[in-house]
Amino acid sequence: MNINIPRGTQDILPGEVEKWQYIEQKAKDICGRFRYSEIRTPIFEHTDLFARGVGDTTDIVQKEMYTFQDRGDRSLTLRPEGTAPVARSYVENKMFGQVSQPVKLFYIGPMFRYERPQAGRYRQFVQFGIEAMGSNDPSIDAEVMALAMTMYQELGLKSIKLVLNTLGDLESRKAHREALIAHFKPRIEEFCSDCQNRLETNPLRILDCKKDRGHELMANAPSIHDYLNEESSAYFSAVKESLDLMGITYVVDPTLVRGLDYYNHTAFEIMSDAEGFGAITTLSGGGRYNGLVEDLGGPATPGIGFAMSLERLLLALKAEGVELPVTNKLDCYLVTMGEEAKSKAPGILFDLRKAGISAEKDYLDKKMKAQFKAADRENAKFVAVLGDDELANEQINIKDLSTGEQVQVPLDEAAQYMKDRL
RNA sequence: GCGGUCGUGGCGAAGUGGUUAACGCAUCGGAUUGUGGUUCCGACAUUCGGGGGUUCGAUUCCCCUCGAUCGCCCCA
Repeated sequence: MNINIPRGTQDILPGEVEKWQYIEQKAKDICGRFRYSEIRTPIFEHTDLFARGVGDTTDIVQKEMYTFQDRGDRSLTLRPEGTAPVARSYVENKMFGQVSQPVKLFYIGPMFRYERPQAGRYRQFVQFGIEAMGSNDPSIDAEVMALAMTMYQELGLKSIKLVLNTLGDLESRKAHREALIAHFKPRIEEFCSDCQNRLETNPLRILDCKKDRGHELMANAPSIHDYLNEESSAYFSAVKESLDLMGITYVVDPTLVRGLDYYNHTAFEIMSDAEGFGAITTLSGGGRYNGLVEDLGGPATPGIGFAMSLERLLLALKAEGVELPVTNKLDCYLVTMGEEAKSKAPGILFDLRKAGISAEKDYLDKKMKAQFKAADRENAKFVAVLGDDELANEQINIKDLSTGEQVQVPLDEAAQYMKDRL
């Protein structure tokens, strides 16, 4: 019997969870400003959705999916990414018929991939992502990247860079693909076994191979930029222009390839430069997927989006030493002395809480001194002391822990006294 | 799927083939019996991830296993 936490998953405990809440709130705030609305799709989908949407030849589908049969003998899969489900929902809910296009959506939630965990990689991880569907305007590509960069910048990250590329449209990709195959095929035996497989499945990825990076054929390999048709080229230029207008800096990397089949035209990643960051430097990735909605049975609909890992975001914040402004303030710790005061504590505490004050007391029958220590440890602004003397006069002592000042106020005015001074 | 490193109290962390397993933090109690953050004193691992082996004797050596962690592949 194994009842331990499964490999590659984590508990997020108090002390850490506040950071998550802060980040999630920031994401929602930014999405509000950029006019993206939240969508919540199921954690699992039919396996076919990912096989078709993400692509049969991708690593995700070939070896990383959490797939299971349910009692009705359906093959289901815990979602490995968010775009295919959103596209599915777009089709199923006929969002293509909505008055306001493009449809701009965001999501935050857990994704699942069966991989060996390492720094910045988990089997269950949380992605925040957006999708804009129904527009083929280059400015929305730029908007998506701008939103992602805004997220990092407003959280305080400095060492990040936007890496941009275009994969071209179908025609350009096809021409480039043929050129790549022609380029590598004669000497493919000199490459690693992965690359030999990639030659037929996805020759683009050979360019990305770290093992064969030094091979002489790499240096003069055909670049997508030489095979872009006029339309693709113009589109890429327009995207860059939009970014320039927004003052967003980027570097173009012709070898940047996305791992999923559905991408075309714009592809980008945001990476961390921070010292002490792990081997994985990609914070987020995204791109345009003009064929996806149609592949899933909807009308031809252009789309673009990105997703970021919150785990990697947290890692980057840590690597850069950024402290998020998270607080968990305790307004008042109620200290009691004696049995009678102790017996009155629940009512007084509840009254404080109803009055809008965060209040806590001892539940372990601690001595007064230990109660004060607890108040200190929890960083209480005030300590309210209730003993026999106060009880006799319907009073309570309010002590400000930072100044040491203490005043006695009528019991029924205690809440207001503290509220006025918080 | 493959490779490196590691696994000692709530946490961090020494340690050695030999019988009392350092120390620090945290916690609890006391000095200070109605007032905290400092200081001082005291308490806190029949046990060194689990199983097996070598040995008179293993936390220390060997094997297996589980787990963590980092890296490869690939990605978020």
